[in-house]
Amino acid sequence: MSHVTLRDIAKKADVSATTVSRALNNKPDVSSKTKDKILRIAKNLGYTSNLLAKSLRSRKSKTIGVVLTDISNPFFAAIAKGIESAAHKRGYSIILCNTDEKYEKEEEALQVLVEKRVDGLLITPVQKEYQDILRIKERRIPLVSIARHFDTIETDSVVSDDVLGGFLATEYLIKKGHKRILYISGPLHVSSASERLKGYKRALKKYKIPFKEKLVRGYTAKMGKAYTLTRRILKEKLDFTAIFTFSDFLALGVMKAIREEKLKIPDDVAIVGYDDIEFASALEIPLTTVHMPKYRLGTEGTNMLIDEIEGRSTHRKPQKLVFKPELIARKSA
Amino acid sequence: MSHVTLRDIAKKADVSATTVSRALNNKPDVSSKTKDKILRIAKNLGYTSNLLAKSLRSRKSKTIGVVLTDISNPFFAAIAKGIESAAHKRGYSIILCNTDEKYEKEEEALQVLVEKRVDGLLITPVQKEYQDILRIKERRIPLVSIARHFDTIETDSVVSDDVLGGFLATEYLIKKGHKRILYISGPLHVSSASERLKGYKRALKKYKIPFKEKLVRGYTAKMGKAYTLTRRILKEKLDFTAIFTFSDFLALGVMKAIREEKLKIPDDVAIVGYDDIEFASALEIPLTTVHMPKYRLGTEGTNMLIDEIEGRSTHRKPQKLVFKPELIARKSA
DNA sequence: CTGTTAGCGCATTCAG
DNA sequence: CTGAATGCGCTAACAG
Repeated sequence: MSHVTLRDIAKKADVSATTVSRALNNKPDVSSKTKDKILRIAKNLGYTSNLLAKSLRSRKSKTIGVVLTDISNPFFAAIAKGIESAAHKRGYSIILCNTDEKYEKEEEALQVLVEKRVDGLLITPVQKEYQDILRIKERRIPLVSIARHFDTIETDSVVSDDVLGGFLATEYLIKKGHKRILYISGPLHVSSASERLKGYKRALKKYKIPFKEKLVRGYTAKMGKAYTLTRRILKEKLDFTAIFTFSDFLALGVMKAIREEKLKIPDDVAIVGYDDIEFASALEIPLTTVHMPKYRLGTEGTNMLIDEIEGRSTHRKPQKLVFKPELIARKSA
Repeated sequence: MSHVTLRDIAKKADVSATTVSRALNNKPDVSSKTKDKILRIAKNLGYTSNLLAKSLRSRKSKTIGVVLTDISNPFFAAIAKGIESAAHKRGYSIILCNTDEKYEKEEEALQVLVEKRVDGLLITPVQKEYQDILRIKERRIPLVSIARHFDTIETDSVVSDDVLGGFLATEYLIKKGHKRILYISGPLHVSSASERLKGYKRALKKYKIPFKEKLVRGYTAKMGKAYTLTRRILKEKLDFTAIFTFSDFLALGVMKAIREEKLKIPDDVAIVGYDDIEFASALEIPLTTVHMPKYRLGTEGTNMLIDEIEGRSTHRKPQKLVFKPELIARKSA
């Protein structure tokens, strides 16, 4: 017999399964004598409650689904850590899924998570489409969008003000005397990327620098792609003196390409990243960047979600939490 | 009514729940006519199968528990990505837990995972104690240890040859002319750390360099601690010309401290890391390191585990997979 | 080809 | 204070 059940204990203790259940769950209406007896026997038998059965019965799985685009990216890894920690503190486990920035994978992940009856969902949506999200909403499964948000549909969300962040980064470079600033963007269907671009444009406008289409490139989230792209751009002799990258992760690839061309940072090319990942400060040339409270994005998102799940929040409207980003000036610009 | 059940479909289709179950699971013995009808109704109603019920019935949760020490560490993040990918391919979800290198957390995580009836476990054990692992073995729950292994108890494992890796790193430095090599170690109860130390000693011995106790320091897995430790060591005027670090992650902290003292890498101090994390090659001074097939550690470990779960492997003895590490020579040494 | 019965392990009625 | 009955949603065994 692999797993001990309430019945097994009940038999040994010569009581009903109901009583065992009560004793094990610290419910009232059990004499301390029988309770002690039951607890002792449960321990001897090595009883472990079956949460599948419990969940089926209670309609609560104490599990939340976490859908991220890439855990090996330190930005998401930090968020994941915050999520795990907050979830654990409140007694929840997390099922983690990677989407690789692909909508079909997101769709599939959500499907399985619903089948596994997670109590709620935390997601950095791919945003190429969002019907899968709508389906979740229809089912009234609590969902919190992290680090990204939708314009067209309403969901709870925990984000940072990316327009402001893009503005701060660009303004910083402008104040350092740069006028031709290259923006290596993330994919534009991702809200954080498009909003940082908006902030970039806004800063240019404020300082009366004309916006140039050709100074926006990339549309990727991958470090390797940022590297090859930068190499190509450097060959093109594109005219710029500074680069603002969508993320520190991309900045790493960009810096590598620049170094290979023997250009000096920040003298030949100034660089401002985004996210303030742990390594940003450990680099040979510490990276000037926009700080994102990654860990807190994770913890706050999780708490918002669990409040929703447990009905503490009876908000009719979607909850929104928006952090204010800050520029961290270091050596790269 | 929140969730549609087999019964709901059965009523609408005017058949029994069993027939619906058969139709939905592509079992034989259903006329294609009723099957079509059932499928159509299921779709209309937006049916989503309840995996909790299915799991309770089948005693298979199609979920594996993953216990890592720190997902925000890029080494583990890469492993996690490999695990998620392989698990997904074979139809499993992963519940992720962080232990923060604390035994109590590991114990707690395993407890919950057993309660949630995961089909198997993937773990980078803390190794301060291992009674919790023994308990899992007693219950005959498949378990694969990743990147670390036990000497005293038998478990399936997927690791890299850390003695060899430590040897290669040290030998490389010796061949570069270094004789006073500092080893910034991980916690010694962790097999990878103690084995790399063993490799370090073995290399010294081979080249007839006396081992000096005071040249082994650290015993930490945290970048911040490696940084402060290195600062202290530099003040001590300890006599060394090269550093071998337990991980690239630690090396980042070490390099930061060295840079602050205006020492040149590799001229003043040569550095060899371990793991070959993605950033190692993107650094200003690309890091010489020992390559670990992190992603594959994750995928192979997962496949080994699932083979075990599904009874494909009928091995009586624990399975062991050992990768051969390779030294990647770059600029830091 | 289809339906009935039964039970996975648990906790909530409702009676005593 | 305790127990019997019931059902969460699903499927395997058995009967027709």
